[in-house]
Amino acid sequence: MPRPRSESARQSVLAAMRGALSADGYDAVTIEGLAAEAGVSKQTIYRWWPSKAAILGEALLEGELPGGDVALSFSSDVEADLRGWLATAGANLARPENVALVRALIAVTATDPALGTALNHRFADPIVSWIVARIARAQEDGAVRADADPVVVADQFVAMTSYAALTGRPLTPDRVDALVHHLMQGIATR
Amino acid sequence: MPRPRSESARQSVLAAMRGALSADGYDAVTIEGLAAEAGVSKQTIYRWWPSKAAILGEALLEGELPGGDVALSFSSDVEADLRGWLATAGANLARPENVALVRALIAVTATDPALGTALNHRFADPIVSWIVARIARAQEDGAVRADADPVVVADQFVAMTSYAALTGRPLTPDRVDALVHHLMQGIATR
Amino acid sequence: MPRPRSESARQSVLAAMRGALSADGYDAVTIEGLAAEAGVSKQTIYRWWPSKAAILGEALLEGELPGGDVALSFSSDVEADLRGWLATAGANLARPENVALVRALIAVTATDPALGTALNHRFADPIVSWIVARIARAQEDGAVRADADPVVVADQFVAMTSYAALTGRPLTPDRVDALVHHLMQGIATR
Amino acid sequence: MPRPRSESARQSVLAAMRGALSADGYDAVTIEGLAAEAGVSKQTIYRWWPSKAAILGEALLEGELPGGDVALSFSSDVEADLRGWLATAGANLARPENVALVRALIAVTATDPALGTALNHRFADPIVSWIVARIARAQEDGAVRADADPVVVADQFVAMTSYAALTGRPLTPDRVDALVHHLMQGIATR
DNA sequence: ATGTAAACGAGACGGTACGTCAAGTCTTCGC
DNA sequence: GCGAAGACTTGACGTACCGTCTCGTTTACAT
Repeated sequence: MPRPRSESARQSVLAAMRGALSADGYDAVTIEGLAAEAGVSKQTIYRWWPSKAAILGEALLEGELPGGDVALSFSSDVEADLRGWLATAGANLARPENVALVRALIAVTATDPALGTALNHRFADPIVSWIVARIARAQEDGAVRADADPVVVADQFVAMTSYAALTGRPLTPDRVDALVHHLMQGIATR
Repeated sequence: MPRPRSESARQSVLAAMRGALSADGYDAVTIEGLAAEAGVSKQTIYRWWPSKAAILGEALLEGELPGGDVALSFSSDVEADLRGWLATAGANLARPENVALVRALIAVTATDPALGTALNHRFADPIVSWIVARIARAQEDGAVRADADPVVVADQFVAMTSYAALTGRPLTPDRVDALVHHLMQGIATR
Repeated sequence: MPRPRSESARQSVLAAMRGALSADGYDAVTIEGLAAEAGVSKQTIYRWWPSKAAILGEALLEGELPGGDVALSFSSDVEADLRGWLATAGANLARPENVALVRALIAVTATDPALGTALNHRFADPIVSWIVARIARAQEDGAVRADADPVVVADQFVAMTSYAALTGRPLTPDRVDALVHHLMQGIATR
Repeated sequence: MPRPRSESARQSVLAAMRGALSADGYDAVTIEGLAAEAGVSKQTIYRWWPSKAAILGEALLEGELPGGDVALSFSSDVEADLRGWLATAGANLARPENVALVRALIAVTATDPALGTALNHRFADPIVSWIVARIARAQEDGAVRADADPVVVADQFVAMTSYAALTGRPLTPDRVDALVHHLMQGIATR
């Protein structure tokens, strides 16, 4: 019968976290700053989240993850499709808001492995699914060898994306072409 | 005529950093703790290093980087050599002291991109060199296609290694086999 | 037909205050603790009392005040009667439950003069009345000079009692004897 | 060999305490407020004082205690001298700054008996000494009976003063006259 | 051998943020 | 409409480190 949790307070905090993240970076985010920015008291934050990382986690899960919005349709050319995906992901990751998000994600992972792993799954799983599905289709079409393991290939894509984000080295069209070409060559029929 | 910088103080601090790193993780390291542990005054630390990250940097540069000691000789089988390298690197990264080091490296990178990038180069460059050299030799031997770009392949190896370290997913022999096989298939002659 | 104020809630709160007082001291008493201890909600307390001091006040007014239960009968010897009263009061004040009560009383007085003064009157008035009556009787008997002001003497008794309670210095039989003897000498006939 | 404690910081804190005391009362004094008012960091306060009460103690010990400045010279009339002292003490205690000080003193005593007792001694001892000395002189002069105990009388003065301060009832000339007259009558020769 | 100037330990200082506690107010629901 | 439960804002608590600033003391080198 008590008063129910305030949804608006919750949203304000998550929004403040997203804002602070791109403004200052994860390390510089402060619970007190969040509270002030969100117009919420510190106590309300501590009542619902055990740590800064937990807020980040919820903010990421709630929001749109960069790369997660892979709604690209399948064309008849696997390599072109994957090239398209990697180029899009690379462009997304280069956008400032997302740079901050991914850096934060990496920072928590290096700091709180358990939460980090969970978030990384949330980030990587849809990507892997899409790539695996695309390659499976290519196997049906006969463009990719039947004995290739789609998951191994998908992992490479995710690893490349993550490493590019970490080091900040941009995925230029040239690199995208070379990478995808190399990875596909390993599984193409003939 | 002034008194010269104390090398022993410097070494104590770097050792304290390495110790604290594996004991508590980078985030939990404090300058005061370092000073106490090293038996050195805070001021001495601030006199010589501008930040915690800088100490980490020097500690990493001074110490043995895991994976950097790849002095494997070339056999006649490229794929076996690369499999050997990746297996060794994976085993190294799984050792506790090194987990802490790599996590710290990732944490600084996500926090201080400039320093992080420099350190990442120190970490990645020898690996890339070795892999590029091995593949170049394989091209001479005719085992790898002449038009393949060794750097692209080397990048994949580094990215995979880094991503495995970040997520903590171990590089099991099975995965190593599958990965190397796939990556080599893309460049093997016919 | 509103629900009437719950007398049992009221009693629980006052009892909790008395309990907490002797257990932890006035300063350490908290409204939340009181509410929890009394099995009552905070709001219920705030609905009926404006402050912690007010609850203390009601608890004191409701309960037995130490020293207030002076129902000693008059003997033929004024000095012996007063000695008896002061000894009893001193003994009462030394009992642990009462130490807490008196300390609390003094603390509110120093903090909330208005309430404190009211409570002090509740505490002092019966004492003053009794002493004044006893001395008046002695004046009728001719044991005390007619021109002495009984109120001035009564004030001394109360002041001594209060000061002893404040400083915690016990009223030993020796001190009681000396004090009463001195005070009576000032008003005894010749 | 470190930097020595800053005397100016110490003084600022004590001054801030004295100021806040008369402005708001002891209970309302806040360590943070003190720090802000004194232009000192909270940590500096916590480094040197374990509690608010300890600061009050030092502030009281350092400053002039009301009533402690009894430098009245002895005339040939004991009663007049004591009347003079009590009147002066009463007037002092009625001054606003001192009301706050004494209330604070009483509040700590009721809260932290050990410290309170120590402070009360600092407050009462010089008074007792002076009164005892004056009465001893009167005994030499033959104005006070040789078998009277000066300490018992001095205690009465202190108790009266303290009780008057606690209850806030002013020591008017009338009351002073009556009290001193009564107390002296008990020990005057004849 | 003696001056001297920087390095060093120690740690005080003004700060910022932490995570906790209680105060007093507000909101919901059951009786 | 009273009362429980408890979410909310507010503001102080005491702690941990930050980076800066004196302090004396030590020590290598240049006279």
